[in-house]
Amino acid sequence: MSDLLGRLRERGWRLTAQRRVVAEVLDGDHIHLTADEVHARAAERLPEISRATVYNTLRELVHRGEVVEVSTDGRAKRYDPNARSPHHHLLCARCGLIRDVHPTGDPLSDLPPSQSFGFTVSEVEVTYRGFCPDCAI
Amino acid sequence: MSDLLGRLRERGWRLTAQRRVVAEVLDGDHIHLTADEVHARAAERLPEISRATVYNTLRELVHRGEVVEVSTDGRAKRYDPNARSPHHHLLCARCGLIRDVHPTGDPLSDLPPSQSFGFTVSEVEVTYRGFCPDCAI
DNA sequence: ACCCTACATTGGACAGAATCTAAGGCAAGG
DNA sequence: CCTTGCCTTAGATTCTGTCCAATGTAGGGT
Repeated sequence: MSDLLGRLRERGWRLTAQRRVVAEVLDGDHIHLTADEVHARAAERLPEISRATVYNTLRELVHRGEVVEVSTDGRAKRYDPNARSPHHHLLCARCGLIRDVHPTGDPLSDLPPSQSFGFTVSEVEVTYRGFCPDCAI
Repeated sequence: MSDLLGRLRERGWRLTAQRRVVAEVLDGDHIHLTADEVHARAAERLPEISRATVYNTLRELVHRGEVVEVSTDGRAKRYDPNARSPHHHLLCARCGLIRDVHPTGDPLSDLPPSQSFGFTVSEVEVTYRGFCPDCAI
């Protein structure tokens, strides 16, 4: 996610102040923010930015593979700027904290053809649920 | 999920006509229904049942571990009555269909201690995304 | 440097999912 | 069969996310 803006411009992405701010918010902390959290942080720098724009921009970034959408608990989707290196998630069931992990092995190989029921599988998402050190007590 | 009602009564669950119908709907087909689909099917037998009651009952069942909540991308959550045998899910990205799969291998073993960051991991959720035979075209 | 035009943004309305509320209903134990 | 406290109801409300027509603007062409 380092030179996101440069990569996007090369691919003919129209660079606007709003998009720049959204990209910078995502690039800032490597936290997994919800769309409204992204909007709130973007609005600190660009107060007139609208929610629709943030949603549109996030959808664009997901579509271009620069950001991964993570839906944890059926509540708001969260956006993971660390899309370059494939990874999975460690989720705290109490406080909602998400951490990236890089497990060994390939989960796709754990799905034998006899179990794919004619699906054309393109991605696998693995979520480890438990308690983070602070919540385990 | 066979003697669900008996198990619940033993644990002091107040048995009402509405709850009985919801449990029976879930027990019927082993499909993964959304809350509103459960409500629609329950209403066929008990027309005056309210949406809130279905939601409440499903939440109760999830909380008691009798049903698993599957949250797909921002769509409605689906409820999986097959909570007794551990399994994973095949999800169609277009129509939302969910199928149970029983992959080989243990995903938990793919998470080395060096990657668990102090979390006490209790469960793993694996979702294979792709297109079902009807949507692949 | 300026103008065009296609594309982006806005903000409010809208839609779907789920939860909350207050009033009334009823299961289960005594 | 009475009481108590949990359950149910209908509708309002919250929360996410999308859509729309009107307006603004980035960046290429001249």
